[in-house]
Amino acid sequence: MEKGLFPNSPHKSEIIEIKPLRSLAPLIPKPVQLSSQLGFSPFFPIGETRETQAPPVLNPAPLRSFKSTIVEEEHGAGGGSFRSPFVEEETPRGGASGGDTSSSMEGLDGHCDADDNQKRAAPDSQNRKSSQKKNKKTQDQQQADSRPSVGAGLAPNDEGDRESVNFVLMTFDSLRRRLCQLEDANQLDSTNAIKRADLRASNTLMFKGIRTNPNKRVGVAPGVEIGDIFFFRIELCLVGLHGQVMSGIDYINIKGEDKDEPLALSIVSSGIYDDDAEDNDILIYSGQGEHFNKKDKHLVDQKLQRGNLALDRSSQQHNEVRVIRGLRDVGNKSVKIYVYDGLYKIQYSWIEKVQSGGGVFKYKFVRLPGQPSAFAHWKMVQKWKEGILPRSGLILSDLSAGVESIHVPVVNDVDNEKAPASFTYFRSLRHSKPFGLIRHSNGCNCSKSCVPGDLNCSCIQRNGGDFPYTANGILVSRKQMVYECGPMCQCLPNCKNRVCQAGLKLKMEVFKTKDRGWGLRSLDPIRAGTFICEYAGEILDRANVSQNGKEEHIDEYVFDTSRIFAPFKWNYEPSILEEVSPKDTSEDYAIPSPLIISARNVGNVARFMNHSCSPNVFWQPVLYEENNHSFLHIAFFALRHISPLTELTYDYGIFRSGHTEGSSTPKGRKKCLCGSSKCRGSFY
DNA sequence: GTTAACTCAGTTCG
DNA sequence: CCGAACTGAGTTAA
Repeated sequence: MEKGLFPNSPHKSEIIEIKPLRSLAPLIPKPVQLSSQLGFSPFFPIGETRETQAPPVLNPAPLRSFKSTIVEEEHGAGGGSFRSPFVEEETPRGGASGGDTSSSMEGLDGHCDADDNQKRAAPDSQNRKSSQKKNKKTQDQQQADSRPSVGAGLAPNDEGDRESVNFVLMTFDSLRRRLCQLEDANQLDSTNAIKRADLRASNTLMFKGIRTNPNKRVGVAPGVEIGDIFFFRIELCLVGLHGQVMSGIDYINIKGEDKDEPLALSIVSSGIYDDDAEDNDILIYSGQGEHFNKKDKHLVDQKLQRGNLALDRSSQQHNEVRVIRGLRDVGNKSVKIYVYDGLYKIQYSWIEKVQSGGGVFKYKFVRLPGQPSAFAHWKMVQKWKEGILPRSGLILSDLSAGVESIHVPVVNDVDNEKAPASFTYFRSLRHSKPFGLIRHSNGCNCSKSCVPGDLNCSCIQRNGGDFPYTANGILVSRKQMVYECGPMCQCLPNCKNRVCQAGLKLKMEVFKTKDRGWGLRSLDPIRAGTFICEYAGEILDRANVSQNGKEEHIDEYVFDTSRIFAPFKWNYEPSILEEVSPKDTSEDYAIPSPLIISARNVGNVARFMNHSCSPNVFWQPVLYEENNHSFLHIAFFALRHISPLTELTYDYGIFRSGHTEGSSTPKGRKKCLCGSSKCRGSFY
């Protein structure tokens, strides 16, 4: 919509009609056939077979665990062409880029040794052991553990693509957030207590086969893009980027002349071993096994085994190794983030003697040229934040002029435009007249801060008993309406149920895009479900709007809840883990009466967010009370993890109007430049 | 069966 | 109120 353009900009006349807007593609593909996959009951008694409902799997899918992927390779016709026709049938990828998978295992993979893999694959004993382990395990997990590896039939995507990766990550995090929500509320009894929601969620997903790139492979993991960020090690496993839950080195065994040799596939550098390097394209990585012998008080020598051996072989073979950089953001050091930095090769290795006697393996990784920068970008942004490096193209240090608690810079690296058209910065909604539902409620009576699980809190009651946010302020699920505590509540302003009222928390900047006017992006990494901002502005009266119908077309800064928005799923499919799923999982918003906001004259950063048919931000209605009225707000949340400097976009939806169908070109329609494969071509 | 592995979340301590 | 240091629960693979 080019919201940031000057109203009189010549670009504004760029109204090009393309195709009918009816061809709305759902945002979330169907990379796995959930409905059919979940057709069987997940709650079978242990030991009972359930082949009756399972498809005739010739090439059994891994049920859980990363080791099972090796089993697949064993069946995979020598590794080179892991492409069972069955799997192909069972896992349509929504007609997306699917394409040819023949290059999935290039080069060295072809030498993969089936026998060796078989030796290491002992799923049954493993499972038995696991299920004996502890009674703390949930029913679901026990079933997963005891489940035989053949014939259960959830085929994962053997070859990932972008949609599958997004789907897997979205499903994972949605389930994880839900488990966190339950944990916060202590709604599970002690035997079912969730200590590690991330592991618990991933267990379920592995069990259901909701993952991509399950085969270990050299080189790229299809669908994972350089610069992608992750917040849990287990996420790397789910998308096939790095198959080790804890270990930093992932490898496979390759059949050699005499014996099998390991070969490194991917590494995670967490920086704790002091693997720093001046050049961002170089990484000095330390081998594993460094530890301090407390008895003798010296560092123990590392051994040339396991990951170290694999890295050693890779330094001779010079094969591609995926590198994931673990780092802590300068702004929020408590959060660890993993950045996929693309492919590297090991140039050489050596042994370094530490002063107290320990020998440490060192490997020099060099980044392959021609890849988009990821880690280097990070370093740059961090330096901007710390003030070490001046921000180029800065034209205004704070767009909000002090209204927000953090500065909102305006930058232009593209052309000479000095600033967006002037407007009044306002943090929230301005009402032209009293608006909203009158309630004679005084809000909740909680003393300090509302506590998840406290069903006496009237605000929690209105949310259906669930606290809408996790302890760190992340939205758990999309829902009809989020009810926040407000000024009328007795709880303190720092109550965890007041996420959308505190203004901006992320370091954002308004920037000039190449071809879409001004846009909005963040310097901070954003995890899925993070509150970004609300849509601030002046509330318009619907009657007024229809009177001045022409006005509405001209006003690019209108947010209208009565538009038609492409439905999409953000919450996980409840049947994935029925026992923890809330009753109402509807993502259809329940908006009492249409809300129309104009940010033309008055607004906040939200007015600069551009449209995309494949957005990374969505909106959610939020209600809270002020001055004895309930006021509806439009809050934006991150749809997925968003890397720094990525433009923030949401789906503008379609203007609801009788005369817009057919061949006539409605006024105000614009050519969409979102660049998504799902692009609808145009928007209002 | 045991243990290593560049985890994660929560608590304590300076 | 931080960051560091520590602890416990947790997983897979070897």
